Amino acid sequence: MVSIKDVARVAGVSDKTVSRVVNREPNVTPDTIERVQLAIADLGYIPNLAARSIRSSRTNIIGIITDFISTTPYSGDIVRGVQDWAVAHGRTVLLANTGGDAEREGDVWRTFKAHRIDGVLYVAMYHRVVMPTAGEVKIPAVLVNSHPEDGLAYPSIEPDDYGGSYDLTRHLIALGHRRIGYIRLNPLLLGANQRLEAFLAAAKAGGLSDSDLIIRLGMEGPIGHETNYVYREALDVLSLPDRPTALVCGNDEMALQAYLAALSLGLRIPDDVTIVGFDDFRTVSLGLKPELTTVALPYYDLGWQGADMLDKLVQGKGSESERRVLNCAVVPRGSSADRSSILEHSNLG
Amino acid sequence: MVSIKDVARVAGVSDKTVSRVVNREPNVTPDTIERVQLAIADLGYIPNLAARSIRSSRTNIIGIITDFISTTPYSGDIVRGVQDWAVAHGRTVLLANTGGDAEREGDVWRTFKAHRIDGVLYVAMYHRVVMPTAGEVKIPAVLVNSHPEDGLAYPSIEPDDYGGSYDLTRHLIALGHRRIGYIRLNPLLLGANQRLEAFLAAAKAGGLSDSDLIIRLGMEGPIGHETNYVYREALDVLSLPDRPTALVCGNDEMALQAYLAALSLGLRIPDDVTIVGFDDFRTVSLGLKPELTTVALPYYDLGWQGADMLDKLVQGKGSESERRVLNCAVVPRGSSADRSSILEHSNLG
DNA sequence: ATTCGCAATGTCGACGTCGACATTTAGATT
DNA sequence: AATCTAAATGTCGACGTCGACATTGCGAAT
Repeated sequence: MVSIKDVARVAGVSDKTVSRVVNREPNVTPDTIERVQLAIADLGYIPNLAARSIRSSRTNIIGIITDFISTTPYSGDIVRGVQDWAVAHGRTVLLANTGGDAEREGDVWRTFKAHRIDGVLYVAMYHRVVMPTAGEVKIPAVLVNSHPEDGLAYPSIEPDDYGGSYDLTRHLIALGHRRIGYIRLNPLLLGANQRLEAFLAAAKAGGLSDSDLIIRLGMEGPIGHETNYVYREALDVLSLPDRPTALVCGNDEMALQAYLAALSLGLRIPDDVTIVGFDDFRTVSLGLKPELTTVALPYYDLGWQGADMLDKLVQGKGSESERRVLNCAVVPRGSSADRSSILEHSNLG
Repeated sequence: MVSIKDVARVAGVSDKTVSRVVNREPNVTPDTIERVQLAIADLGYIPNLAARSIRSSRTNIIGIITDFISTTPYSGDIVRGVQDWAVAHGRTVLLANTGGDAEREGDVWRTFKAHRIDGVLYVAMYHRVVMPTAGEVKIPAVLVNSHPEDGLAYPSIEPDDYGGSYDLTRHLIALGHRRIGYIRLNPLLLGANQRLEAFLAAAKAGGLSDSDLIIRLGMEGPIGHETNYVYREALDVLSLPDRPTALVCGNDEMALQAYLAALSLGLRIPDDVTIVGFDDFRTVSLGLKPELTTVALPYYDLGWQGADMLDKLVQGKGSESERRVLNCAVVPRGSSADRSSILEHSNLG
């Protein structure tokens, strides 16, 4: 492997001068720069970052620790956000996945420490409360899409499920809906309660009473092994004599089931019933016809801004207690079109 | 940062002896081992891998280069397969994403080289022909879920789209279907042609003639910006006077649209029409009711075995021209239940 | 008791880079 | 011409680890 000394020999200068050129330090003759760069190109020299990091004790590597990579597909956007930030700031990303196993997580922290990475983004694939098990290992870390368990001093960045759900409910009320069904997420998910509470609050603020709301549990049981009642509950709610004109689903996958239930009952969306979701999981939200009104989770920005927070922390400019919350925007689509535009959609099916 | 010398001082031995204990070299007294390990635990010493790699010129890091992380969500399983392999073999994973940009890809290769990683897994998120733009940089690499452009000497591992599609078609024929619709993937995808050709071959082998097959184009245009005809085509095919009893979709997302179309027409699945997909994209395949018969892509194994191929290559035991192809298994579910079990499903909706 | 053999442990230097400091060079100033 | 100044370049060593080699110690064999 060609080193700085090989370049120095070819260019006829000292290794230090090559180092100066590589690091763009001042006080090098243009002529020398040229000669060195020629030698670099000739030999295909690429600096050894490991050697550099030994001296500088900074690696410019940040690590991502995820729990379950593939359960909620679009949360991969968090990783993409981190990567784009890293590229923009000259960092590299180490990736590790715990599969939810605490022992393996301990190993991951230790491995990351062994690589002397600058910091860790601890990324939860669904919004929840977490307790990193870093053991004795101390690395600056930011929790992404999650919230530290009480007493843990980690900065965090998470989506505003409450706000998104509140706005979504207001959207429905503004469209004139006065009787609304709600199918709840697994209560174990942090978002579940926030979304439900915001729904109730917005309904109340909009003048609806409890008897106007039909609330069902769509899923329960341990994450990854839950029992799914969504299809059955959707069928049931939509078969009520005074069925709601709108059905809010805990997430987009539930909305998919609600669509299937509605269609099997011969109901048309949005003519007979409006259905909305949460997450903007695009395979579903754009795959459904009409397309699904939902709330977009800012996954990409969680990643990007999380990386930014981490960077500040590494440089000592951050705070251990910063809690950043990102807005979740309602994305209105065909499934909640109001009466004036219903005609366009009703001839689709 | 605590180094091997600190440990040596505390344990009252030389740094080399500590090194021996850390690396489990023979010829150290149990007593000494104990003392050293105590000191290690006391100080929280963790070896510096960068320093180690400077001496050994092996980093035990492998890099993953992906194109589009989030377009096809479950392909994240490839990454998971690689990670699990890495954990099992004491390697760490560097991750980079090109977004399909050749210039950025060049940077990625250079950065990886700067980290002196042992090898690269070049992962395509949808099965296709690729041409890595590594420039001058030489790192052992394996192409995953993709195929090298003519003349490029990279080993590769990819799914057997042809075989999967062939088996799927035979499955339908075995169930008695004699008139079958087919909605094609975007022809730009490598899998598109393989799947269609296998479908045609299996149909022919099963005694069906061209007039028994109704083939439509579901999507076209540049990847990521395609025009989608699936819903319209599905409606059309299912409205034909002699409509097919089975509809094969290029992938599961298309099958979703076909479901919606069938249901809007008042058709029942699988009673009136059988629908099948491809990919086993579980959010869709398990989210649909009845669940979708489809073909599972071996994403996880592509990752794991790809990493294994790379490892052999790094150790000089691999071949530049190895082409591994992994089986794609049919996953029979409710959407293609045969007549004897139709009753169970027909009372679902 | 002396020698031998091997286990146990230590010393030293190199890996590639760059900071601290030293030296050389060329032009400016007197 | 002698001196000064600052730019340009070089020397050296340290970062943390481990391979090559050297040394020490101790029981076995003679």
